[in-house]
Amino acid sequence: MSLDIAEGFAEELLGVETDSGLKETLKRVCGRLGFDHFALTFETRTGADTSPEVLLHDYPAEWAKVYITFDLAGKDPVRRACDKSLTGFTWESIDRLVPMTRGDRQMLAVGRECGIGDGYTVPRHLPGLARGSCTFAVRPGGSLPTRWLAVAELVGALALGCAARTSGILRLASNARLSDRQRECLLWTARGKTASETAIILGISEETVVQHLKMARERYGVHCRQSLILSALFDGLIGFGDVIRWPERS
Amino acid sequence: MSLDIAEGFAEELLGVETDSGLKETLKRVCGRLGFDHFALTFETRTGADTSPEVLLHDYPAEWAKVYITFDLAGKDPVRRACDKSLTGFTWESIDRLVPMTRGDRQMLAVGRECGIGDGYTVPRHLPGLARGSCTFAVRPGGSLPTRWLAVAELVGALALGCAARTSGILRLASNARLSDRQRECLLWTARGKTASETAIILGISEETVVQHLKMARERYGVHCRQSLILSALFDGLIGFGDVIRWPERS
DNA sequence: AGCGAAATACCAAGAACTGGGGATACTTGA
DNA sequence: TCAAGTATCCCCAGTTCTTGGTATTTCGCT
Repeated sequence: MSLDIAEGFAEELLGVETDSGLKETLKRVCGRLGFDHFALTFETRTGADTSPEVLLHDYPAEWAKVYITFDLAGKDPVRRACDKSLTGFTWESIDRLVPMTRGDRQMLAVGRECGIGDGYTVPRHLPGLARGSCTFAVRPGGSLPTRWLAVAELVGALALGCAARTSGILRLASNARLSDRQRECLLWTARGKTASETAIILGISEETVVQHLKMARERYGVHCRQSLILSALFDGLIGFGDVIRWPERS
Repeated sequence: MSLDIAEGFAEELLGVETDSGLKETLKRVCGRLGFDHFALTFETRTGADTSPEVLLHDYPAEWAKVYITFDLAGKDPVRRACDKSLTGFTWESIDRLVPMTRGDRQMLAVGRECGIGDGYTVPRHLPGLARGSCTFAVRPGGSLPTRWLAVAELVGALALGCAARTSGILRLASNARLSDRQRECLLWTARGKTASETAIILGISEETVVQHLKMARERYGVHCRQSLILSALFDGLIGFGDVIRWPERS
């Protein structure tokens, strides 16, 4: 197995900061590696609304239409399997990751009728909120280029990283919406401290801490701490690394 | 740039199902690619309860000791940067991902004194807030083999996937830690509902909701709602998409 | 110099949460 | 069959939060 073929792609994707060309690059990978189609997605919700926020693909229009109109995202075994692996997997090996139901098999069969045969999907999770995937697929009857799955793995990883950068889905921490002091109070609150404990830590009075949290809640339009913290986490104002692994008050 | 050198590693790691040899493989990668050290970690839990971490490394004992005794994990800019990228990054480019403080630079300086110079870290997130990373580092004064960072990216990805498989870490992301009812109460609490509101939604008494949340806090060993919610989020018991942007009580 | 935003501090009432107790009924696995 | 766990309900004392105010100082900006 030679990885030479990934040379250009890797170099291109590792540094790229705009999404112009990402689609073309993925298209070229398909051709060079012996795949027929690709699809790159990000979705930020796990609940009912499953519409992806980022979506690049060159699937047959029919399949895309069927997938959307019948809301197959909620039934897609590939999507379920993404939660159970950190690396790419072929669709025919999905049942080693998640149990396959009859409906799952039927869905893949419909896909074949629409021009999508087997595929190799690289899953990727974002901190806490979202997941993405990059898939390379072949036509029905075609076989996956097993010699180059490692290349697909690498290209998929870099493409997802590139898409994450350009889409801003991993927002940089910005204090835009809260003042420093508010953010500080919020941070210690998120670490499980009470207002009085936070006051001691920051060397200010408890009432001031309460006031800062009050203002912060007002800015986000929420009424309780839990929503405030989740909003700030979502906005990247506080990071997961800032709040996990903190000893609680004893 | 040739990726040939990754040939054996990729083949080895893509299929491996046991963790025997993973450490040796990573060691060999270091030698072949021109790195001096590696470290592969998974962080799986938040809060007071100390759950197993996966940790494979060949760092100098002194650095490991310093890192642990001074609890540098909480201050490590590399860890913070992992939240802001889906692909690997060199330590010297961290400030493009997260702002670097004087303390951060000082920490890296201490690392250099303990035998760790520059490094390339591949971050990886698990469903929920758990995360892992695979780092390849060079001695102080040494320079990263930039020609082979793509190989490091691939090997890091495969090694993390391998470690995830063998450690069973992805199986943990389930409802294992909380009962269904507890999780349900927690979910509505995370959406900003009070106990009495949650009681109405679920059709049970407020005291029962309080009790469920009490038991949930007990399991996680935390004393307040915010920590409970973050813990559940970290474990993937509730997803960000499930709780964010949910209409609050009016 | 004046303005607005931020940070600081305080008060008070009521709602909500936390940490102790109990209790009953049902399911599940040893 | 018994023990453990789950789900449901209840009580209570004390603490913490939330919400509504007011007010002073500092700082940057125009």
